[in-house]
Amino acid sequence: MKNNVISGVKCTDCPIQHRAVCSRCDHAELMLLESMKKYRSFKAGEAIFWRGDDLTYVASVIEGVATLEKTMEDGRTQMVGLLLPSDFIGHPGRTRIDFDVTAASDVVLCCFDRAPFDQLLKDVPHISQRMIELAMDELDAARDWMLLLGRKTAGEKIATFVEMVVRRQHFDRKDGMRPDLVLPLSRGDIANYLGLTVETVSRQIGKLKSDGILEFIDKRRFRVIDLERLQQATGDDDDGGVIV
Amino acid sequence: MKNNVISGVKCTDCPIQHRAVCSRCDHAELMLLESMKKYRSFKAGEAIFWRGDDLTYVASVIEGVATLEKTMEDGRTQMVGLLLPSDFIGHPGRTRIDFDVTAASDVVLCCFDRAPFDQLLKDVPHISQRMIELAMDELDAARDWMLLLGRKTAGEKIATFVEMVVRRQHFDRKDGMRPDLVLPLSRGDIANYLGLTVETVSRQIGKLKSDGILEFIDKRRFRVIDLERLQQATGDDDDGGVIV
DNA sequence: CCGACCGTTTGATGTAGGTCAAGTTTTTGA
DNA sequence: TCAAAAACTTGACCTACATCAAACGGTCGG
Repeated sequence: MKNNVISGVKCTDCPIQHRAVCSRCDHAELMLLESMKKYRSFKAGEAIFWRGDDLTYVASVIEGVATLEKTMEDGRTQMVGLLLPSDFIGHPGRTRIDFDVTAASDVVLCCFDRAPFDQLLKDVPHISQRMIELAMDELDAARDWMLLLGRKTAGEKIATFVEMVVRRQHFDRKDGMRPDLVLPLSRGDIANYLGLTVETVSRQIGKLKSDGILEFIDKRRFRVIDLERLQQATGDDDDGGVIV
Repeated sequence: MKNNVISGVKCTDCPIQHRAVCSRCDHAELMLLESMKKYRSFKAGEAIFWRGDDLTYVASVIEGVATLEKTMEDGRTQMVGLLLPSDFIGHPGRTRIDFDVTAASDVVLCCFDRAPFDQLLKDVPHISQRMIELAMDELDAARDWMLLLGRKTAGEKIATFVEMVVRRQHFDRKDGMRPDLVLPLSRGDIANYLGLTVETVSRQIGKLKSDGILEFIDKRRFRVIDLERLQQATGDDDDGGVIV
């Protein structure tokens, strides 16, 4: 999310993926990736990888939302990662994963077979560099998430989640209008993200609504009425954070 | 913690640090590190880095325990990292940190000034490789920790923590005797690790004692009476996990 | 050797959020 | 187009853990 340098290069077909893999690639390397890529689609709810699977390919999310989840023997589950478009699956040196990867909505991935991709990483150091940056961003995110899970109240958790969604979707139209924002997850998935139950999520979203902080078009689509109060409700230090 | 390949090389002075930085370094590179290192000591409770600090040096923990903590404006804090001997502070490409690093006990660090260390990483690819492995291990640990914070009960949290301590300290004496194990953190720090309060930690440790799972020599030193039941109490899938 | 202090334990009580149980709305699919 | 299923909301109740309060060692400085 940081260092979001977008080069002036025009990507031929799937710009997002290349931005994710490498924010400063020149045309030659783009072509190299182009020739390797292969799309895969998953329907909502479908498994992308199971815990323990070999990662036969790495992938960039093009469309939709995928989740990383851990499950206890008795069925309790906790989301431990959320993949939105431009996010990447597959880490340096990791060929197995210890969590399930699931499509939370219909998902399109841009995939690269492991072996040639690993070779590419060896040959093109700055792509490898970019992969490490992505992994470090994930570690930072995981730590914020731990604070949320360990110490925040239900209200703060919801506010933090919504604020994160707003931040990731924040963009201004040319005409100055703000488009409606959309929650990328179902109530159940949000609960799973925040370590809560569906009922609590529902109630707390209701509270944001009745407090006049959010306004809902339908269950998924909403608008922010009072951004300042939303941010206050997160409980975070408001040192801003760069908008991406 | 994984890939714990210890080379046959005899380290001259501080073996642990070299194992942490590089598990397969040969003598020449060892000497290179030797010439760069510089010890720093911290007393229990002392700050090692503050949130927002520039990392002027990276470091390997030689003795003692350090913690990474996040704090909310109102003072609530959550531990987001625990550094035991052989753990490393400083990540590829990260020169600032977004959490406080504190000495939980008296700590000795083996430090390397940032600039020359970064140069070393450029020159010696497999040390850089090792750094990435360490970071990936941390990410894996963070995800297990998230499951713990989000979904485990107080009892499961404590059991998981104790089991982790047992695993990290597990080693057999030549005479076959098991040495006493020692909790590396105070009750307060354990609470902070697990997203609980001191009182709850105290009560749950008391429960492990009265259930005949643990036996205490004093508040810190203990022995495991029933490892199997301890592991069951963690709620984790018992697919073992390699002992380090 | 003693008193202040800190870390810990223990008990009594309060409450945020979980659980259980209906409803209601939205989506699906035939 | 309509019925069945899934997703979401709402309410009543319950419990695990937090909070508040007090007491109990250890340890450290004088």
